[in-house]
Amino acid sequence: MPDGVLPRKSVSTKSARRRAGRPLHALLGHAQITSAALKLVSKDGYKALTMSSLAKSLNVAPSALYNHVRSKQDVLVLVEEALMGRVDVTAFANRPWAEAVSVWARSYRNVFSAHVPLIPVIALLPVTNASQTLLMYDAVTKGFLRAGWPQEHIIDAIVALESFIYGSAYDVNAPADIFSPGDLAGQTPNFTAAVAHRSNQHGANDADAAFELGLSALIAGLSATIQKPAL
Amino acid sequence: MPDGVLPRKSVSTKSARRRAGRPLHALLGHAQITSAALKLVSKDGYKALTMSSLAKSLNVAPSALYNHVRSKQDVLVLVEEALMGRVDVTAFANRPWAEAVSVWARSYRNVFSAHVPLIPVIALLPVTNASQTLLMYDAVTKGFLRAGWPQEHIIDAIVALESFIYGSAYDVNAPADIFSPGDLAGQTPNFTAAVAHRSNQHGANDADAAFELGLSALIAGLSATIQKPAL
DNA sequence: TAATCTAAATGAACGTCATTCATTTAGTGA
DNA sequence: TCACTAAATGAATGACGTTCATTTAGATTA
Repeated sequence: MPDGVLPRKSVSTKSARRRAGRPLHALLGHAQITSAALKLVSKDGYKALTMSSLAKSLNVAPSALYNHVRSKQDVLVLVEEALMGRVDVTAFANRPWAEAVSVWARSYRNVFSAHVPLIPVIALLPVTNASQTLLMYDAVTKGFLRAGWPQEHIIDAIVALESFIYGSAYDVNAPADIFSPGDLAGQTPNFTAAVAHRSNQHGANDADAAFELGLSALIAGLSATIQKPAL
Repeated sequence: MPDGVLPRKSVSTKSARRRAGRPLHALLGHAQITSAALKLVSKDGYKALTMSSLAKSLNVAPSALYNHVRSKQDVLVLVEEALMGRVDVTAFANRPWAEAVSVWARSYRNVFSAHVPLIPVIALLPVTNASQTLLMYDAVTKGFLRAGWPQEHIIDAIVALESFIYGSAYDVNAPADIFSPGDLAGQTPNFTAAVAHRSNQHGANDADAAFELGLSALIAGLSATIQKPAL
């Protein structure tokens, strides 16, 4: 062993340079990537979720990720699936329909209000082979069937509820002064007055009030629109 | 005039090189930028709307745009404003409340279903000094007031409706097979059956059916939730 | 056992994009 | 007349997603 002062393989505490080539045990997998992505997003938001930062947090070169996902979109899909598993569908098993929908919708909005950049992904991507997503939809459908809903309208009702939930998730992130009219207040007196009235009630941008109002309206309306004629 | 064969200032049909420096008359303005951006988006979608392509379509260097907008986000706001002016609020002037809301909501969804990348912009940006947007909100608010709605609930109702509209705009762009369960059909029998039932009814992904169902439910529910107690 | 194939890593490179900056020219106000 | 501002060019920058050649390790096959 000639002139060996610098150890080639160090077991040092800090990020020992890994040499090229397949490592002895795999460093990456869907689970690791998903978990690291979620941690990044939780700490610094979606702006911080880049392939580089993701790789760095996994102590790996960016290109290594592409052995496990085809694109960044794939990473987002992994995260989406993980989050879908957190949506509470338990109420559909044993609670009355209206209450179950309430619990589910609130949970759904709560989960994704911190993940609005995923909404385009969820809304536009086929659910094919997305197990958590499919399990959620199946539980919801089962709850609708249990409540006596006609099968041919269930998907439309779920889609309508989901549309409202997605929109409401955006709303949670709106700034408090989103409806402040500025210099044009004088030209929009009706709106300006209504905004002022609302500000007096709750703080300023109470997304929750609008969500609860819309949710109960949707539930009541759906119930009346579909179930009544079936009686 | 020595050896002048190549004209310095050509009036040729094709893109005569403009030399540096302020031109005799301004080439750009908010109106030109907005119109060019809308044309680009209409032809090739939002993926094609880059600062470079926008500049090229205006026959200008990309950096010239920054004399008129601070960022690409500013361009999106200009486009949003232009589109808000296309939303039909006329029904609030002379039609019954429920019908007016229907007309407005359909128009709103129709306008933005071809512009879903703007939804995060609309949903998260203050309306301050956005005249078209404010005029729309004012007309809607006026319609609610005319129908006897209590002022303190109007904004919440509008926000709830908008949330549904935004979500529904995404839905329009979902692929036809978005609910195809793939290999996991066996594990989600309730959902799979409901999806199959729906496919038999309308074509496949009929976003319109879900929208109409949700819209009438929301309108009925809002009307009952708010107006009834006031009687 | 040797040869071959595939999996999983590195690191260099690329192309696209939004944005900034120095520079140039034209109008405007003191 | 002089300074200032407006509006253009063109070069440069820094992210970011992605690809590719290369390296190494394990798995399969002859």
